[in-house]
Amino acid sequence: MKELATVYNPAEVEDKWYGYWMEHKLFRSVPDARQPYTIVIPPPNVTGVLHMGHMLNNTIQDILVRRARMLGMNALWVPGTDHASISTETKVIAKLASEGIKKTDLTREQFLEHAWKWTRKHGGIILTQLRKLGASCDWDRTAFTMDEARSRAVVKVFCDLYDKGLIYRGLRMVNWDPVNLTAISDDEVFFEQEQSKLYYLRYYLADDCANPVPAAEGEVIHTDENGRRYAVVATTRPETIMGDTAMCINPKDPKNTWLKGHKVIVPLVDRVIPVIEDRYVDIEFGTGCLKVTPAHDKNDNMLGKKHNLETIDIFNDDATVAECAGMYVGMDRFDCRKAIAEDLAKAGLLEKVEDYTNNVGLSERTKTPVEPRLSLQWFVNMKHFAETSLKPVMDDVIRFVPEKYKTTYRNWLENIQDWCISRQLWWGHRIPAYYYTDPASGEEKFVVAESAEKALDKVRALPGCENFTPADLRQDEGALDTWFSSWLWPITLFDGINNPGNPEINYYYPTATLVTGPDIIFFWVARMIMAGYEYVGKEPFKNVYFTGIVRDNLGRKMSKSLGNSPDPLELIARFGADGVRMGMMLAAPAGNDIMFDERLCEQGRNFCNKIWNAFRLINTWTVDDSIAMPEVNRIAIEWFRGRLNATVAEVNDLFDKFRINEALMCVYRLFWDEFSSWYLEMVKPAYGAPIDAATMKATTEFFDSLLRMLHPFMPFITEELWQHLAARAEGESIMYAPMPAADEYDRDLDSTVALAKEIISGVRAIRAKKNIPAKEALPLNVIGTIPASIHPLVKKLANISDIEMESKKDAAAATFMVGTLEFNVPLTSSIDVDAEIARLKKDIAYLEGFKASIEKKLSNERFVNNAPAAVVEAERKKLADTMAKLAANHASLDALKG
RNA sequence: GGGCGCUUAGCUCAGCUGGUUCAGAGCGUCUGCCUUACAAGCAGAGGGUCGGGGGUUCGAAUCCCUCAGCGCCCACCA
Repeated sequence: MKELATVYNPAEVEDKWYGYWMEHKLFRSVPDARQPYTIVIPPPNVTGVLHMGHMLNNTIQDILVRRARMLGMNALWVPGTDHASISTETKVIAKLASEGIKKTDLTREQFLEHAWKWTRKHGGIILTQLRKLGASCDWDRTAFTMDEARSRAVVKVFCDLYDKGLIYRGLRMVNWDPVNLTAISDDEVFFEQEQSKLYYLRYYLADDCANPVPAAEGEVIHTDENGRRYAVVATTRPETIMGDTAMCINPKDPKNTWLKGHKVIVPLVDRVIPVIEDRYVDIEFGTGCLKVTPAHDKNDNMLGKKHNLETIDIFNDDATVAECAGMYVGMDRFDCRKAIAEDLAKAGLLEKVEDYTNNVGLSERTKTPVEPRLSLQWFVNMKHFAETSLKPVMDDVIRFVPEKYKTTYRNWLENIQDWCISRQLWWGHRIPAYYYTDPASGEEKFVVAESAEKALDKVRALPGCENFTPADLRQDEGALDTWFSSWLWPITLFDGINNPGNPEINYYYPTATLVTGPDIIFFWVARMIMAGYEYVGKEPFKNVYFTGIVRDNLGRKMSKSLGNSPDPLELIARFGADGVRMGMMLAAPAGNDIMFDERLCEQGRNFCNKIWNAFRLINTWTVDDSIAMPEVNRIAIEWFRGRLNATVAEVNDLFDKFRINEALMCVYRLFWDEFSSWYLEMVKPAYGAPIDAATMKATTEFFDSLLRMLHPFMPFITEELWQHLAARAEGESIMYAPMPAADEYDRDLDSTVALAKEIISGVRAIRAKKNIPAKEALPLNVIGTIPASIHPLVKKLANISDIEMESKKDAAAATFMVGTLEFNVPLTSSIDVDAEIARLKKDIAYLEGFKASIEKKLSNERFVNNAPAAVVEAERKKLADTMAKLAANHASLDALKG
């Protein structure tokens, strides 16, 4: 066999094997008789780059897929990217801006051309990065949420839901992003605390009289130096006063009863507006007077509807002041705020200004404060979907891991709002609604159809429209929310919308497990469940594994601005893909945030090296057919077979519970501690000496099993070493080697060897304490007996020359205990009698205390009567053992004292 | 404001349908070793009254109450 370097070099093997897997199409899956195991990738943004969150997420998916493959299932992992409507459009706009091009200067077609160019340039970078990680995706199936097949499905679904009455167009308060000039859904808004000001404005009574009624008890009436009365309104947004159409008080507010039935004058604007009453107003806030701007606030809009108020939209799309405001026209809303504040102050209409902390809704993409705004948008009626999608999750038809997200899911569904799906963007699926002017009424009307041709057919069928030409129809300029295509992802990947009931959708759907972050449980997970039941009649996945957020070792979220996010590819270059994968997994219990630390990758790399060197050791052995298997090896092999089986069972159980990090830790310990530190040391021949054939065979098989167990976690190194274990045909791979199954094993042998290990450790501890070199053989006396079968084992690993059982205590020996058994190691050099006596006394004192506590418990009648018999029995045994240990210690003490 | 969750060794976490796998794991730390697979290693050893207080119980890290601190989600008050 060839010489191997003492250090594993991942760079040399990773690309080689990925190429091999690709060349032999080993990730490819087509339907067959086997049970399917499907994972669809949460499609990353097409122009995104790999970050640590992707690393975690995709490592988990790869582990699950590779394991399923080795368990004999037909495993398929479908990759793809998301067009990420708003995010990509923002990037393209920024890129164009850097070239001095404004979006508004371009036609739709020109803009889309730029966007496609951008997509082709950056698109899919992330997918090539995933290959570095070892992702075993079926790349032939790579999909894009805006490719031909997906687009057709999206349009079809839109039309279908419209026909079912589940999509409608309506004038609603939406969150308007004044930078991207589009509506965004509630879920795309995040709130941030902001230091702002609370402005107190004077609203003079419009209908004040010369001799007002004196203030009643509790009333707060403001009067200026001329005796004119006014109300004070506290607002954070004085720039919206041009849109004020009422002032509102709480009918139960004693401070403001005097305002009832009056009209007030909007400061600066001089418009006269009514004072309305509504319980909605918080009496405690500010002065209890609320200015009502139905066009620019959700709650005000609600009040407006209730009280039939006029709605004045004072902002343009870009949040500059509109013509209809009559003043400050063209000014940006925040400049306007400053200007108005100054002008109010000058006019004596600004009572005071206070510092105030409030929450501002920001657009997730542009970080601009959203402008609540009335606008005509398209909505999906969510009540319908909420009904079908709650139960399966509650009943674990779809299993959430961790379970706590079931509650989150339910809360959302029970308070669900209609989903605003239209965006005033160009990059995305264009809304298939076509507008025309109704010849009879002259009103604008629309039809919804899968294509312009079909739309025209529909319109021509209408009275008076028979002679319409394509030019008479105008397609909606808007695009659909990105999630309106993602929610179909598990279906459209198998063409289940365009071609329902086809063999692929029937075979691969429902998929097995979705691996994603809890941050998109509403955006995506919930909606896929809805779409799944609506269009396939079945859940889209059996399990949802929610990963945590990747944080740095200080617990901070990784972000570009903090610069605390390592470059995944650079990590792979330094530690190897296997090392990084392991580093991710070591820290990642489901649902918990993971504290990422480079040292975990280092641990992963070290483990690779350990595996590598274990192989190197086996690789140096030469087989001599003529040697019989030593007794030690026979025990070692039987024992390790047991450990292996026990671990396989444990790992299976942990995977069932999605405790993947713990499964990895099990295999890690099996390999490092049990196999390398114990087993290999047990069977290792003397340097240069040959090994018997049977031991070599067993060891190779063990190593093979270990590689298989490790392969899902560490695909590269396992493939690299696996090729050395046995001759194989071109195209064969550990990827398809069956995962070891859990067999029964000899549990008695397991505990016998456990005893041997403790004895060995005991001797080693004495060596360490007494500074006796490992090379110096020592005798071992047992005060009692141990199974003869483990004598060779103890002799070999503890370097014991001779074991004497039923031995007498030796005062000049170092002693240790395993359970109730005492062992003496006679020493040639004299021991420190005083130190030994002190140690024994300390042990005795501890044991006496322990004994006393058990006796107390056992003398407690209520304990003996109430506790289960087994527990009482265990306590009795504990007492007996403690007494035995005490006796042994006392005997040792006596011997020492001579 | 509503909901969920967390607090166990220096760090990251497991244990939590009460009782010998109850005080655990990995990493780190300390001591001794360059012992012919591996110093990215080997052998050995420290280390926690399970956030505080109270209760239930024969018995509490585990169940209940309470206080303190931390985190997340939802709603959003002008």
